[in-house]
Amino acid sequence: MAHIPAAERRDALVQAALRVVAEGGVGAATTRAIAAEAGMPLASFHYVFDSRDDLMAHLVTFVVGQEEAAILPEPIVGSDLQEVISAGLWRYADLLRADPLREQAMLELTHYALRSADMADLARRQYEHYFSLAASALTSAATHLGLVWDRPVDEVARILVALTDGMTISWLVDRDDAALSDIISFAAESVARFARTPERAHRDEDDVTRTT
Amino acid sequence: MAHIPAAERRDALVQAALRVVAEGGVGAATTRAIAAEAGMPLASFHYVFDSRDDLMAHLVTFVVGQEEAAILPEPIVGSDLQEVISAGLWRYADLLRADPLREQAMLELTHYALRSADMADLARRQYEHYFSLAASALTSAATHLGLVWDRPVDEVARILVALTDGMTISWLVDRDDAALSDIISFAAESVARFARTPERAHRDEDDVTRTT
DNA sequence: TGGCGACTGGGTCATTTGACCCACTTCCTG
DNA sequence: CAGGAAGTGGGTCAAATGACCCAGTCGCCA
Repeated sequence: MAHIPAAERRDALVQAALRVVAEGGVGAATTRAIAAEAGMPLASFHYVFDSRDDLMAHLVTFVVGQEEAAILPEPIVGSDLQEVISAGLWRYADLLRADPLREQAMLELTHYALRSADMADLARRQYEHYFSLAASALTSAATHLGLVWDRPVDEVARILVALTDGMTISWLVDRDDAALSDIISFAAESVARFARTPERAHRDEDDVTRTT
Repeated sequence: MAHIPAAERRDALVQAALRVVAEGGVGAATTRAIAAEAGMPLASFHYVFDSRDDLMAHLVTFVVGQEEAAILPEPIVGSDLQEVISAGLWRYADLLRADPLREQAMLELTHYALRSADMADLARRQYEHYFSLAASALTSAATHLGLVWDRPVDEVARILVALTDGMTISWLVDRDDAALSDIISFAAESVARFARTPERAHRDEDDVTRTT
């Protein structure tokens, strides 16, 4: 392990930390375990990071970027908004099923960040990031299909993120693929109801309760 | 601290543990911290519990019961299903806002349980509990209003739980009450759509796409 | 190409932590 | 009311952990 630039070690350590957290949870992410996972001596850790918390803060920042990279390149498929949303959620679901521990680690890191005053802001930014990601996806989907959103797109985005978190936890707990499918169907159908064609916008606003 | 029956100490320690987890997260729940919170010597801890994990397992079981006690006595209010669901979710939301750290602790405990092979089953049971809780609430609400569920009530219950988890995380991160309100409205409206009056069941199934 | 600063890695150190021991006290039962 | 079981609490121990040191090595730039 001869003379690797500090910047590279930073990255290597952060990625090793993510693997360790995924494998054994935040509690298992000791400085030694992380350094060992990265295959470098403990001293390199403290040469590059001030402390364990310093590394954890960088880790949270890192995973946000990862999430973005994995979700964003989302080609719009399907001619129906419900289909488009469903496809997007399935893309995430596949990611979740391919590497459950990684997504679990993500959630745990959010909780971890919320605990310390410094990092709480980091968690907030993490979710603002998710919201804006969802918002831009929803906007482009609607635009693509010539639709407009009934409610502010930020509001819809937030709901979509909440649905995603909920289905993630649910699936992590019991790994029930059928239930996952149900939730995705529900989410796609329910969220799609918030979009209309501009011409007849707000016409049949609430047709279920219409009694005339 | 003179001669208290072991059973009482068990309860006291479990409750102290919950306070410690709520305050500082699972990582802060050391045997010493818990014993100190309960105001008893460390030895009492090991007299009553085999190990820290033993206590944690009991803690998870305990919080499930707590959740049930807090949510179940839910009088049905409102003449509209959407209203009833909304009221139920607001009851939970008020609980969340009254003691955010407690709900955060709950989520963290779920993640913690999922990490160990023994406790993973405990987490599963915890969620099955939530599901059946939601299912019975949904069933009695529908019965009360003379409605029937379009989809299996277990499926709807699961979706409701996922929505609850999602909105919990979302609110814990940014404490945005307006957003919480939005999500509850969405959830109530969307979930209520799954119920119909038995007579005209399935009639206006998908009126949004109806073009005639 | 020589030197200096960046980087390495084997160790150390004080704390914290889970586990547990054992002599002592208290309460209940027979 | 005597005796033993149940309960108490001060103390100990080994292991793990975060932090860090420093002598030595490496590579880049003047």
